[in-house]
Amino acid sequence: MSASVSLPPAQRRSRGRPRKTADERDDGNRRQLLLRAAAGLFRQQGFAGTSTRDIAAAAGMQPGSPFYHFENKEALLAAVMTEGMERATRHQAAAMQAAADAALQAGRVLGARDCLQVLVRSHFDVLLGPESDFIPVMLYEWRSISAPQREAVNRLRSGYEAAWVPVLQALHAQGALQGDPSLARLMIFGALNWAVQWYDPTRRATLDDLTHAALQLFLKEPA
Amino acid sequence: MSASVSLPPAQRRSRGRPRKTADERDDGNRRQLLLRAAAGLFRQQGFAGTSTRDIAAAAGMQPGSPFYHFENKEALLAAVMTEGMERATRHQAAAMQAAADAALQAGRVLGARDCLQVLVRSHFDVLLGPESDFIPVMLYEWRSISAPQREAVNRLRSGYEAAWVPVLQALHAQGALQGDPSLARLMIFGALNWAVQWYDPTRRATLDDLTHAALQLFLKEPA
DNA sequence: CCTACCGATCGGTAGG
DNA sequence: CCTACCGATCGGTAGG
Repeated sequence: MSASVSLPPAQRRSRGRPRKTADERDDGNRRQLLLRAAAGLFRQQGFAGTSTRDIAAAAGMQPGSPFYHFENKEALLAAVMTEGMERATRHQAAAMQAAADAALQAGRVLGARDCLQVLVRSHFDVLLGPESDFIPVMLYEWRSISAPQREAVNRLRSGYEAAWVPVLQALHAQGALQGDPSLARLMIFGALNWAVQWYDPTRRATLDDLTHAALQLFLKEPA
Repeated sequence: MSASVSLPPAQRRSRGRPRKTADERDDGNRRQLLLRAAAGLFRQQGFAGTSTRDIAAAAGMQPGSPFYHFENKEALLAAVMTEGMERATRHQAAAMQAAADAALQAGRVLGARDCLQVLVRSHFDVLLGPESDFIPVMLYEWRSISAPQREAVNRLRSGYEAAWVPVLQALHAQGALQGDPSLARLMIFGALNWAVQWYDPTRRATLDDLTHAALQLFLKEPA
């Protein structure tokens, strides 16, 4: 089972390529462990309020070890944010695909209202569901990363939001959404993202309840 | 003009009462200067990301001087928050009073829609207008104060939000607002508060534009 | 990835 | 309110 014997030359040569920078490396699952620990602590205490020693300890490492995986503290924050956005985008795409498939099976088409419901519900999932520290950190700590890193995160964010634009425009066209759709989008995201501040999963409201309430609030009655 | 000669005994005796604690004192306007400087820096850089030296420098003082006015850094943050909430509550009450007076002058009554418009516009004022650092700091740094201080701020916040409750209930009763009014209130505050993250006063949208867009988004057509 | 460490910065205080 | 200062903590690194 020795790879060094059975690998073809092309792959063998790739072992000699320049080493990845510290924040791209992935030795086992230690990097993921650090990311999860950082996400949780950054969410609880904020970026400036969390020391790299806190993060190391939460990941079961020694104080200097995070810097083996990440160039500096800021790169760790940026990695939490990009990881969060990538998860959110994948989750959203999967949810839309699943809804479209289910509609097809049932011989229906997916209306704009259905699309918005799927988008809102999927958004609540990544915002308030299990493993949901990454997106809140991105939402509330973006001022702590440098401009170039912020731009990279913003590109991911634009991709995520792009799925909403045609849905809101369609709803506007059919009279279910009043006013400029792009102002409406900003306010809708605000209403949803704010739930991070008050939602208590131990209370009676479920994510489906929140989704229903949001659609009731934003959309006009069908004509 | 010597007060020590003309003051009656009762007031003279009051000079001997226990000294106010440091964070209640008000020597000239230095305390206000510190509060403003702290609000601006806390908003820009966050609580943990701002040093008391930064604040002192912004107020034109030496590094140790803030501690003459405030017991510690946390008390300074709490003072920014309570100051912000008191201003916001006063501003809101004045706006409602002015609208009611104007309606009376014109021989009309103030409907629930009018009330909501006044509340939303007043909220945008304290959130996005001039001197608007205090409320964003309260919204986004509340996790940085201790539980007892947080409770004091929350009492002020409840008072502020209390004005919204009957208005939203009335709108719900007349069919202009769908769904549970208290969930709607949380989402509406989210939509408005989120504007802190994206509103650019140099762009074309005015606070009146935002107010109009918000009412369009939340309210159903009049029956 | 750990050990041992450095320089810088921070909140806060004594004493005037 | 300033001067001078302390102990603690922090981000980060060398060397293995």
